[in-house]
Amino acid sequence: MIIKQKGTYDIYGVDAKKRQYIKNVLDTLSDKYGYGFIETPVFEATELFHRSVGDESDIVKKETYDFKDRGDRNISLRPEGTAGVVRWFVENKLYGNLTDPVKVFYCEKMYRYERPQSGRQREFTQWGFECFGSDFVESDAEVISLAYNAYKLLGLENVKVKINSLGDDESRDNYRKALVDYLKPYKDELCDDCKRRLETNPLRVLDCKIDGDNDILKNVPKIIDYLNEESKNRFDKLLELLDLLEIDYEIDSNIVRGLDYYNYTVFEIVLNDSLALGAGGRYNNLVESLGGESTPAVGFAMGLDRVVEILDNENIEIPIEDSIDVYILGESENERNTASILTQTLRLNSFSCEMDMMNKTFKNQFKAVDRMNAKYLILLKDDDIKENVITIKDNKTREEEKISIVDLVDYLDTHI
RNA sequence: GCGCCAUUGGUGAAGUGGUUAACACGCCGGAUUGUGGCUCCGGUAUGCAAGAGUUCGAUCCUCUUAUGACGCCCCA
Repeated sequence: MIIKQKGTYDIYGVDAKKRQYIKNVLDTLSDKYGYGFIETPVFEATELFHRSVGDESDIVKKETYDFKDRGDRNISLRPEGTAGVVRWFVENKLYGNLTDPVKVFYCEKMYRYERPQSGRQREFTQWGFECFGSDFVESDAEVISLAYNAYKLLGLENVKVKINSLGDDESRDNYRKALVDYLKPYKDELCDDCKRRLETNPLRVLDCKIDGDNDILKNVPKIIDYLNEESKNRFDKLLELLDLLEIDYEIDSNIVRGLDYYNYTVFEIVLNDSLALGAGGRYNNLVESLGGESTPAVGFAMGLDRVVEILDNENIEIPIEDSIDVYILGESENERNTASILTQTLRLNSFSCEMDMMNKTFKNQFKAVDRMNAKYLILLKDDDIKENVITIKDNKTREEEKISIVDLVDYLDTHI
C-alpha cells in the first residue's frame, strides 16, 4: 500500500468545508483592504531562498526541499510566501514609478523539510499578504489591522498584537552588540543552545525556552532603548495609530524575528496572551537585496491549518452546509432513470440533489435520506410517472403531496 | 539531525506467549410482501503497521524499517 508522505495530510469532508469557509472569510476581507490575490509558483530557484534568508543561515540548507531538475538547475519548493512575491515584484519591475502601494495576498501550500510536530507539517498552507512601496506607519498599521481583524472576524475574541521595533540597520546593529556585551560575562550560566546562539544569532537568546526565566534575561537590555531618534519616533507614531484603530497591543521586547531582513516593526498576533497565531513585520531591504530598486515593504503570514485547528479547539462555530435540498428515491429501472433526469434538472437549477447510486433497496434509500440530511424527498412510483406526477415529501413535517413533474422546480423555489 | 511514546476491522477501542481476537458505533441483511429514523435478530479482522529474530508456538518478547503523537534544534 502506498501511503502519504511524512508530514503531509489529506483534507476532506467537514474539515475541507471548514477550510473553505475560513479561506472565504480571509479572501473577502483581504479584498476589502485592497489586497489582490496572487499565485506564485510552488518551486523557485534555490538561490531565491538562499538570498532572501541569508546564505549563512542553516535554515535553507537544512529545511528546504531541494532538488535538481532535468536541466541540472537547483530548485527548491517554497518554504514561505514572501520570497516568491518579492521575486515577482522585482521581476516585473513594479518598483518603478510607484504612485500607490502594491498590495497582494496569497493562500498557498508551503514546504519545509522538518520533523513533524504540533502545529508543524512538512506541507502546510500559509495565508499571507505583503504591501510594497510605503515607508509610512499607515502601511504598518494597515497590515496589523488586517491580520488582527481577520482573527476577530473568524470569531476569536482574546486576540492581541505583540509588537516590537528592531529599528533601522544601525539601531539593530548597536543593540546586537549591546546584547552580546551584556550576555558574554554570563555565558557559563546560559544553556548550551544559548551559548551557541550568542555566536550565531544572539537575538534568539531572548526567545529561549530554558533561559526564558533566567534572571540574567530579566535585566537584559531592551532594544527600545537602542533605537535612534528616527526609529523611536516611528515606533511611537505607529503605536498611536494602533490606539486610534482600537487594536489591542502590547509591547514585547522579546519579539525578534530570526532573519536579518526585518527592520523597524515586528509583531506577532497571539491568542489568550501566548498562543502564536501569525507573525509579520517590515522588511525594507529585501526588494533591493533580491535585485530590485530599494523599496520599503511590510507583510504578515499565518499558518492556515493551525488557525483551523485553533478555531476547533476554541469551539468556535463555523457555518457549514451539511444538508442537501432533495433526495430522490426510486427502485425500478424506470424510476431510477427518472431519478437521474430529475437529479440533473434540479442540480442545474441550483438545488443540491442526490439519488441512490448503490442499487439500494427502497428502505435503505430512506436511510440515505437521513444520512444526507435532505430537506425534501421525492418518491418515484411507476404509476405516478405514467401520469407525469411525483410525490414530494417534506422531511421535517413528514407531509407529502403529489405535484406535476413540470411544477417541481417552481415548487422547490417557493418552499426552500 | 536528536529524544520519548505509540501503531489491533470502516470508526472508537479491549485483550492474551498456546485452539473461534471482547465490546460499542457504523454498515449490510431480516422481522416490515415499496414510507425511513425506535425495537429485536443475524452478518460483518484466517487478522493485530512491514520485515527479520528468539520460541515447540508470537498480535504479545527482541531488533530493523515505516508512519503517527509530543518535545529539542531551527523557525521564513
